[in-house]
Amino acid sequence: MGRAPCCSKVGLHRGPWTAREDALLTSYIQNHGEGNWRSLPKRAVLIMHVFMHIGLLRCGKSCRLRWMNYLRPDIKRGNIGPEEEDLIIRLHCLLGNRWSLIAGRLPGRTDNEIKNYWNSHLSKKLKNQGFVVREGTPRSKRSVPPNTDKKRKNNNNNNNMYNNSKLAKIMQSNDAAESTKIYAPKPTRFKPKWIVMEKSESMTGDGEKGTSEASSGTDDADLVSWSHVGHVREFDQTVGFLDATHWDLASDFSMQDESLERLYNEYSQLLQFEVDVNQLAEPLMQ
DNA sequence: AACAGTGCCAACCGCACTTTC
DNA sequence: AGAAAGTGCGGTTGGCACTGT
Repeated sequence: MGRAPCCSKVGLHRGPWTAREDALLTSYIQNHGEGNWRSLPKRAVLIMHVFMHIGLLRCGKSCRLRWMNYLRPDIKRGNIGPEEEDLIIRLHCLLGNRWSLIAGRLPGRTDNEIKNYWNSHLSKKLKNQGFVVREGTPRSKRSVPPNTDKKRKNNNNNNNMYNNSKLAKIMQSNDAAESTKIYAPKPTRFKPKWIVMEKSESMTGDGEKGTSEASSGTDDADLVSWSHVGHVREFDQTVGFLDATHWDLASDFSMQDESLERLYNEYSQLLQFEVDVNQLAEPLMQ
């Protein structure tokens, strides 16, 4: 299939995200949950335009990335500690550059963060300590496209970046890795609690804040439990954007999905589905 | 103070995989 | 079954901040 055109090709925004865009994306995801990244900007621009006269002119990919790497409320801020560092090294030895898998074993850390930390700190640190860290081949230097199923299917076998016996000692507990097939567990997929929360519960304003207690329900076993309200307040403090006025506006988004859906449909009809997002957003983006 | 070099990290790119129809 | 659409991932880049000269 052909690749979907990205931001630059359809006049969408690129580059650093503004606090306004963050707020839009956060509000939208709080009401709709993750997923449908492609349709998100289009829906968000319509809905937000009605309420706040601003729009989210980002491609779905960009939205997903921003959410996953920055806005997600379970993301742990701050420096990577020694224990985490040690874990990253061990996991990297096992898994290679499979950052998402590594991130899956480090709660609150993103693959991008770990990747950056590895490239900027750990690889140098290990080199300085005498470890031989085999670099991945830069894409531009590959004579053959990195094709094919082998690229990922053989990752477990080929991505062990260490050929140093010293490190092998450290990894002695994982010695079996060579002979034993490693079944890397899939990283726990984040699922915001508000998806399963009742409206009254989610917007009382007294919800528990930032805790990560696991739900006891079978279906919710993998949910990361934290307060939607608490998150918005944290977000408020973080970006300094949602003042009292915006807070009220944000509360508007607590309406049920059906209402939003109806509003979206009505607004789409008004626009006769000929939505020029640039035109919509033009007065809003200065 | 001004400039250059370096490091860090958010964001983008393009490919592969998965899901949907 | 296969094409299209959607999603996830790893590699890479660009810009900002910091440091040194």
